Amino acid sequence: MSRQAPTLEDVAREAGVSRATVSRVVNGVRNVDPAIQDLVRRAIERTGYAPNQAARQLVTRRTTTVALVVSGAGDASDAEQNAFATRVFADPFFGRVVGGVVGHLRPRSMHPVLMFAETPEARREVVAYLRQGGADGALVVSTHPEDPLPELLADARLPAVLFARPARPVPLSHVDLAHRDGGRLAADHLLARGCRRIGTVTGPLAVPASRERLAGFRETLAMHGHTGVPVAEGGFTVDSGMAAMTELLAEHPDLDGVFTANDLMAQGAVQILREHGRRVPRDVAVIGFDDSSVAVTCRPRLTTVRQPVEEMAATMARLLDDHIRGDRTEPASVIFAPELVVRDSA
Amino acid sequence: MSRQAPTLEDVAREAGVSRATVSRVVNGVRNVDPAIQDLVRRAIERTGYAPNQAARQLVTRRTTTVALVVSGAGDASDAEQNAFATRVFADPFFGRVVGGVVGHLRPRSMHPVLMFAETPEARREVVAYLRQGGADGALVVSTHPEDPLPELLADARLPAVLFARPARPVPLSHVDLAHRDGGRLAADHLLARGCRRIGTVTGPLAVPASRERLAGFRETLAMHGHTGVPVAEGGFTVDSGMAAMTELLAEHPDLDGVFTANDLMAQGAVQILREHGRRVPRDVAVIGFDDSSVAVTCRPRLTTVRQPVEEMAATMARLLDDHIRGDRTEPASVIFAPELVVRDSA
DNA sequence: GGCCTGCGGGAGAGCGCTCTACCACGGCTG
DNA sequence: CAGCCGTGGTAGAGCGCTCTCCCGCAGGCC
Repeated sequence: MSRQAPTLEDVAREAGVSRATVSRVVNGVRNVDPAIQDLVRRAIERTGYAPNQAARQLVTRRTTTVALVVSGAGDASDAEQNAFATRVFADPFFGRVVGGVVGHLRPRSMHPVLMFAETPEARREVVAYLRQGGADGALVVSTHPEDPLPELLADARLPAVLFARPARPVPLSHVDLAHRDGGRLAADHLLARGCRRIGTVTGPLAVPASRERLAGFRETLAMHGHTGVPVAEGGFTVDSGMAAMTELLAEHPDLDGVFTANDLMAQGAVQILREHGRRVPRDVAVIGFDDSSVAVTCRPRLTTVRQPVEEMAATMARLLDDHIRGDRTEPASVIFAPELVVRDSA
Repeated sequence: MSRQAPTLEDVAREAGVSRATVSRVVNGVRNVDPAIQDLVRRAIERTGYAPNQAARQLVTRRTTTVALVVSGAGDASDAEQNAFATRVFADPFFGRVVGGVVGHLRPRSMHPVLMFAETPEARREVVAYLRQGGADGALVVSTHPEDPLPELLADARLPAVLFARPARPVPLSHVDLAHRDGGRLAADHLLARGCRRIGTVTGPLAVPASRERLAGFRETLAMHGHTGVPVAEGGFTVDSGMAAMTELLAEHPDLDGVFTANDLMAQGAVQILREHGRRVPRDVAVIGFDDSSVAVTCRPRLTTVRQPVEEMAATMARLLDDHIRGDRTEPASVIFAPELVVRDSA
């Protein structure tokens, strides 16, 4: 920066008032004579004044940012860490999270700082960053159920909110979906369509959400006399969906309905089914989960169980806000309802 | 925060030295007696000291963050702005940008704060944020050639680096790809494969990159006697790729090779070709652009022109670093070479 | 022995803001 | 008319750090 930036002091001198008065009109606090307000505003205009965030933060002990951290449980090298970021955002799910978070933050002039915590080192850094006051709190999206970050955050008594209930209980607020209901919705739809030989591709079974979706799905099928449902475990990626579908098809070639635990795997499953000469949905009905962007761009467009990710993310941001401001001291848990979206694949 | 966080002062008292000495060992500056260093480090350990970023920023006039802004040229409402974020990240391209940027920033303990500038209001906010010292500079990825943000940034003399050359020249550094060479690569490959009736789906022709890819493509075909190449304009999305391919196919049903200006559109094109009974690559060869994650997950896997997005993004971050530190004062322009990646679609 | 040099450490002045006193003043009440 | 507010402004003390001076001291040189 060449010319020194103007300070409150400069504006005050220019307007012929005190520093405190300028501060008041900038922050819109207490009564200030409208005429003087105008005077000050004009002086700000003339000087091109921009309040110094660091100085403000120093005294208010509040930043204008929250950390948005995507964390795993790994022990990856730096190179892998780098790939982690790329991989994470290859799933449209995270884009929706970002959208929802920004939707809440922007109107409040707050901003997310993006952090990835796939290594122990990176996790320490996240905690350090928050402790140093780099951000007021953390929004955490774990990609792994054994992620140690939530506990670290809780131990350090840092404001944090999680996306999805952690595998081990942690005294932090979180938002989540009624996954079990989602599984039920999928089963109901497949049954209503007349499917009789139904299988499922689950997410990683270490993830609570995967288990719940499966449980709800099985439960409903069982109520209609379907037991021993074929199951293959996937990893929430297109590739893993293909592998799981291949496996399923090998053992149960007569399948006429499949529920996959997310849309990416549904996409993979459809591809495999096609390669094996099955028409979707005519021969085999496929139902996904999430209602992500791929659900509408792939062919056939996916029938899927919608997860209102944007709203969930926005709620996460709101909860964090509450914690930061001290409006909420006890951990809260907000559960959203899934919704069936019928398109072409089932 | 319940207990007051320990300050430099506290550590100094605990270690029996002065504030300055503690500051020196924390920042690893100047010579400090190893014995005293140890003393101080132990005191830090005991007190659980974490340096206050705001205070440091106030005096050093440097933050540990840069803004990573995705900007458009629109005049969208807030709701649309929200969707903008979601939409942007639906393209795997941005995930790669984030990955590359973080790859450079993380080892330097810096972090990107994510900003979206799709409205005039949002653009003003980005500029204000930087002027207030919220971040040291900006990495800008425009989704639109007429994006006014770069000029705003340049006018305010804020450090900024762009991804891709702007439509109108702006005195800012940028990274870019030799798009024309990319177009040539695609044409060469299609010709070598024996394609004779070749068409192309371009990106938005207002975007310089789209025009250059087209130019390189046409140029090479012309050199081999192919003129009057069928062209349909797309918008870099799957849907637009479908629409463009439909159009192309209607007028030129005998096409045996297609170059699409990104992988998303290639995916759409393949879908349409299939629906019209064409086998890919047997009947029609399709070649994409970017080498994004969809290139390997869709079927057939895409032959594509690789854009080293991660490296480009990392370089962008490095350039910004240079500008911020004052190591570089003149705008630089770093151009990367595209590379052909042959898979199954052509 | 006097002087210079270099090293290691301390003192203290800010950085630019917020916010809690505190004060001046005019109009009302008793 | 003394006293009491409410209103609208000022003064100034920090917030926690960095960094420039400055000083004491040991060692080398003449």
